[in-house]
Amino acid sequence: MRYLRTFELIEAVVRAGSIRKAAEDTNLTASALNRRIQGFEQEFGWPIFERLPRGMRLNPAGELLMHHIRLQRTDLARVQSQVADLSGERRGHISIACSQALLPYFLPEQIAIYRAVHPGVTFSINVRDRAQAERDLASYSSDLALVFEPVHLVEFDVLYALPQSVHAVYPTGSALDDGPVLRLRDCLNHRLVLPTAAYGVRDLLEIAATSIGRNLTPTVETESFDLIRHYVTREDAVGFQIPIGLKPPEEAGFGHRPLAHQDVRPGQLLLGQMKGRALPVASAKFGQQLVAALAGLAGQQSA
Amino acid sequence: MRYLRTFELIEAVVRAGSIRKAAEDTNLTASALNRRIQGFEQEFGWPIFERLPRGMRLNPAGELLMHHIRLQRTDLARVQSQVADLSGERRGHISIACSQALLPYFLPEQIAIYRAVHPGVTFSINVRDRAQAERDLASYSSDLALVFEPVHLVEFDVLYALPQSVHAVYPTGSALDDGPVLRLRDCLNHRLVLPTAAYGVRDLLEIAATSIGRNLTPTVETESFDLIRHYVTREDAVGFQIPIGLKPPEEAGFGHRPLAHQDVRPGQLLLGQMKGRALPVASAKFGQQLVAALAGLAGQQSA
DNA sequence: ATAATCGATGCAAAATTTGCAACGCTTTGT
DNA sequence: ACAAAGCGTTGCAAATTTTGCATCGATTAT
Repeated sequence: MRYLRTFELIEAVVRAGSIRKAAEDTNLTASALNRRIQGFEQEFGWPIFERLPRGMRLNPAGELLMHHIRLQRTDLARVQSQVADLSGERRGHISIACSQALLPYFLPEQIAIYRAVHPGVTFSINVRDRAQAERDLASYSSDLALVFEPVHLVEFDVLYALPQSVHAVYPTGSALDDGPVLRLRDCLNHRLVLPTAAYGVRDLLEIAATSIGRNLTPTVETESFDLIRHYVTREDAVGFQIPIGLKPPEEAGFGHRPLAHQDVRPGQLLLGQMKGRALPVASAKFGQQLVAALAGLAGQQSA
Repeated sequence: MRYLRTFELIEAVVRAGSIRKAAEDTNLTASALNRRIQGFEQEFGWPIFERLPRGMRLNPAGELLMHHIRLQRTDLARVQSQVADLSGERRGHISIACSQALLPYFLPEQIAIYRAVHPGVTFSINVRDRAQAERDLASYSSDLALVFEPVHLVEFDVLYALPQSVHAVYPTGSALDDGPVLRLRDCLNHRLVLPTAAYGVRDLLEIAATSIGRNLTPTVETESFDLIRHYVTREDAVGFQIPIGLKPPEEAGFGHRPLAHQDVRPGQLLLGQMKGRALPVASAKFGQQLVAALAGLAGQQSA
């Protein structure tokens, strides 16, 4: 888009941090780029960059403008996607920010289902912790977010909320598999493999532990839910996950069951989008599919 | 804004209906304008105009694009207004779509109050019936709408709702001034001066009349609330208004009082904006002021 | 039939954008 | 203390893009 060139150049300067570096990235001369920035600032009415000895940084006005630029870009993409839709060609690109738990089973299946009907659509799957996922939405770099226990929820439009109990994960045949329900205090007598504080599961566990006067002292702390799953079978430890990322115990190769709700309150897996934003056709339809799929899971859980 | 030129030209063609007429309006040659349109369509990926023998008309893709253009324009204005705000200069322009009843007292007072603090801000007051006011919001040609009993309420974000009883308006000393409450059936025995069907007051009266098995047969039907007020004193007729557009009877030069609520249900005067839209700073602040003022009126009514 | 109006196009003139070289300034490294 | 390197900025000529003019082909109105 030729008329968006100035915006592209501004973004390049923001990314590069200086006109000269941005000039290389954009195959322009520093002087030409400089004059476009100056020209824009004059038209806009205010400077949008601070001139520092080491380069350029956005000033507050520039930050506001960047929001506008991002909105304008994604809204144009939305229009083009809608136009493509009414021309009969369902094309487009869907970007999702999601928690790790969705990666092994849920999202691959959903994407396959969608692409079977609309092969022209491509996907970006960005693995983000819950705070990052919300930032992704706000900066328009993801269309949808599927996260467990989001933090802020400002500028977050909830499309669907699925309750998820925290499950303990342990080796097959562990003593934790016995008894009518699994209590948190029993888990705490084992070696603990926990996700870091950025994750909702850890949050729920910390709250639960504090309320029974215990501390969480993990043997292994990791950002990888995959590592948690695999480690527990090596050293007879106990890890924690949400069930959407787990096969049934009989297929999984290790045991898992929900923690008693009176000990650890179930969290919510939320599907959401940027508040007030009109999504491109493809993303909106995929969002609807996800809502239906999550509602299906909710039905299974209660049954 | 230089980079918005293409959009301006597209809008000019839409308005003029042909490239040649639009070329005159924009001080360009038909050929230059033609090529800019063609160039844009090529970049955009699809034609946005239908070429008719008599000129150009937007096709569906073009309609979608026009929405984007309008959004983009008003969002840029919002950013500039916010930037002006953080530079200390409170400037800007506020456009309001409103019912006639707000014109005589309420809006002039509110505007005067606002401009006493922010003299740099200018206003557009567009008198619209309730359907038109909502269209104004949707097309971004008004920032705020203040309307009695809006029709659709899709894409309408309610900022405040003030209940307003329908008042009957009659000459001083009329028999309607007697009795503890004013019943609709008493009014219907007089000559009626009614607003047209486009207005909420008429709507409420029609519903009320039907439910007591009567018909409304107006002597005078008009779009002007001003005419209603003045006519009733000439021919001992009865008109209907909402109180926000009326002075107290002792100052007004004619009588008025609310109709009994069991006869005519009170309507709502709604202050609203386009759903999901971020308003320019000036409009947002004025909106807040209106909310406070309306809340003050609500306090008086209940007192 | 004829005139009028529409959008489209080839080509040269006008306007804008770009690249090159150089300047003044601050920070960094020796 | 000094040189080197990095930064944004500016004058001027070359390159690119945009515009105006004349004209074509097609359709509608008189």
